Amino acid sequence: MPKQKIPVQAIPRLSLYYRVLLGYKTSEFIRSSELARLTGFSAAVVRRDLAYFGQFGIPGRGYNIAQLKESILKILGIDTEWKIALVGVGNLGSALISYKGFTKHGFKIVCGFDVNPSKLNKKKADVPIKHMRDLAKYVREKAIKIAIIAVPALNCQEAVDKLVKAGVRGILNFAPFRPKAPAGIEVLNVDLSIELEKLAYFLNQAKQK
Amino acid sequence: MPKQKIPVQAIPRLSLYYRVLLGYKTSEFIRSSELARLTGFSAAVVRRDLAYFGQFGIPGRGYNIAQLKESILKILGIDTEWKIALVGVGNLGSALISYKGFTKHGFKIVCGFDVNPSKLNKKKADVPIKHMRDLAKYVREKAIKIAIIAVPALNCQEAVDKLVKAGVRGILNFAPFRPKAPAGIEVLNVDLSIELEKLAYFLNQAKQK
DNA sequence: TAGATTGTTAATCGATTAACAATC
DNA sequence: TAGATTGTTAATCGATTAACAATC
Repeated sequence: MPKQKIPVQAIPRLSLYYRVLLGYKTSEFIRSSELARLTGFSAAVVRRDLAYFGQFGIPGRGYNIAQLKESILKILGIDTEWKIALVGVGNLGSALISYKGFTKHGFKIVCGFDVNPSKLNKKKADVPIKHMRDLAKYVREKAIKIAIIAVPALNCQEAVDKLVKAGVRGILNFAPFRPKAPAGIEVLNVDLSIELEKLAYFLNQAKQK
Repeated sequence: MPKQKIPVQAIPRLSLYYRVLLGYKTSEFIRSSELARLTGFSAAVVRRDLAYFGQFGIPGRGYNIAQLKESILKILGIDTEWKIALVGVGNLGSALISYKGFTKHGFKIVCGFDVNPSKLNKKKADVPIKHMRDLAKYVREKAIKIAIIAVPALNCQEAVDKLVKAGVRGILNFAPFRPKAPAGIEVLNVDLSIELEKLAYFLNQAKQK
């Protein structure tokens, strides 16, 4: 198997194909051109992306919807539920705990961590909130591999260090700070100020024309 | 001026350079290698990015920090305050209203919009909440150009349509849906489930080795 | 001037696109 | 079989990297 290298951009596209497929209950097959139309990518990209992972299609027909759904589910690794630890139960953290969208995609925030005494030992949307000092034990015991960080920039690196030490391998970071992490740990940064600055740049350019 | 094309990836990098520069009060000059070290990019990328916009550096010395800060500020268009309309004042929307980080970067949510009667005509963190039917008038009057969408997927396209009609040109969309928008309107999607699915894929791959 | 670092050019790398042979 | 669409190859496009002449 000469397994070629898969461009990282293909992965979120797979997620979007999957989302489209979820909307199909009835019809048997879907063509790459249809998936392309509904996601905004080109049909060639769709076929290329799927071909990285196997031969899912039937020439002349398209892709069996149920089968493709199942395949993408497995490729993305969302065929089982992922337990998530949330670090930082402030405004954003609280909103994320209550967010229903995660559950639908097989992700479950099982515990929040904070240091603010007013938040501790309560439950938010049925999720327990514990002190940061209990993080290592809890995360290790429950074998949690994914975490979300929603703390201020200053506390971000510390949170990453603790999580990694406790066995977390993937981190979704909302703090406006780029933490360092050892090789083999995936950190995805969602940086709201930077997104807004992209918009500002774009509008600024448009204005100058 | 043969103004070459600027890769979009350069823009968020500029934001990060700017963030690093904010940390410098004292020293006069900073080298590309230093900016590179602190942001994790290569020195060549740093120089390339800056060179797209002008000759900011002095060979043998580096970049004047105060000057470079000022220049990036203008390039990104964050030298003035941007007013932002927020559509959807649920959990996430409320968290965004209270988020201090935006103000620090020159962005200000000036009004929230919702249809839920229990939220209307109140203030959250000093921001008024109005009914969606008042959006067009308000946005047009205040000449708001940027909006944040934090509504369910089903209401996303409608929100985009209304915003664009009212004169909004840049949209940060948190709904798990890719809305269509006319050319010339910039829509940035922050899709939390997709980010988590990227992590799931990554961990799934790592496991298989 | 000697030393250092920028700005830019050419080479490399990687992803997307276009085209079409293979296949149902 | 004829028609349709996949999977894959080659060509194109775009961004990054490496190297170095220009310049303070």
